[in-house]
Amino acid sequence: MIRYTALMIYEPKQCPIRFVTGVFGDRWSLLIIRDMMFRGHTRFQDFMRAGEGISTNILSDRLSRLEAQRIITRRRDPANGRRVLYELTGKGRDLLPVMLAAISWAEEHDPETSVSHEFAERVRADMAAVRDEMLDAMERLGPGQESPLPIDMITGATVD
Amino acid sequence: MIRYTALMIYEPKQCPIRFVTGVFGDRWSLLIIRDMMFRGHTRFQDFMRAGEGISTNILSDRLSRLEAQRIITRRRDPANGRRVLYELTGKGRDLLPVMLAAISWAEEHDPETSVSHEFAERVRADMAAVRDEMLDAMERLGPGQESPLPIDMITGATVD
DNA sequence: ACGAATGCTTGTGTTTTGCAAGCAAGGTAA
DNA sequence: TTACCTTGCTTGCAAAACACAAGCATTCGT
Repeated sequence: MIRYTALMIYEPKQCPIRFVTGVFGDRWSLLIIRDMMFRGHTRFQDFMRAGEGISTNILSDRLSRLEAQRIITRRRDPANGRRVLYELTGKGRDLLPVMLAAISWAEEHDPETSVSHEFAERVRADMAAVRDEMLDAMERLGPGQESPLPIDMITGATVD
Repeated sequence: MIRYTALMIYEPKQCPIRFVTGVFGDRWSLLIIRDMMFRGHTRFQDFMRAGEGISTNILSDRLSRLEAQRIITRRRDPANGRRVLYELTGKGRDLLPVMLAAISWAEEHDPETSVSHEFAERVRADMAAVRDEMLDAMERLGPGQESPLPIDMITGATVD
């Protein structure tokens, strides 16, 4: 029996669900991906200020893990050498359908959800269209930009 | 600022992604749901024998949390009073699209995945059809039955 | 009545995480 | 140049979560 350990990065011939729990089977990784995908976050301080209280050592560790898994990339900001830019890779952007399915589920079952019913219905009616629209917009805008969709209606984002 | 704590069950007016991390923002919850959804597991010992080494106290805790969140139900087996049957609720079954999206992503990005390319392509071409087919089959068969689809091709299940 | 099966709890030690402090390097301004 | 600020990250320590082994209550088969 292969022992399953925390945030295990890789196992051969593995179950897909075990694979995804290796990526975001913790409290923080999915929230970081959300911040990059929907809020356009690219910097360490962006994640720190996202309002959920992650500590610096854990954030640093999660960013390293996500980079090792090639879900995000890390590079110096050419315009400001003390800054580091974190950006989603294609593998990271490919998580969008998972996010959309999760958003739809939350809208159905969280009575206090911040997701608009209209958006959730659109996801359920034609997820592929919503996905393509968001991916196109991401590519046009480049990193560091908020999603063009009404993000507060999706994530209830209130960065404080 | 609302502090985000482990497996927090509920927050008002919350982000959908934070909502789902409250459900399976840990190592085990999603694997338990997988076992119920695809492998037909209904009993404590099923999960123990699933081959990933969860310990009894943690399994007990996770089953309690999932029950509190109304994702699973818990009842005595009428045919054998020392057994307890755990079953997915509608809310739990509604996680199937999230699972299918995750399976598709894993098939794309895990070189050692156990997911068949054909199944993943079908999910990507028409997820709603695959979802409906699986939900129909679950309803016909009732709990305690493996998914009618070739589960080993999906999950790489090898219960030892 | 007896022993085994089943779900679950209770210790005990290890691992992970939260929190505060501090650090190195790049920028800014005098 | 010098002092200071910003930024990403590390370190030390306390708290929480977890793994593991053992034990317990209930139920069933015999």
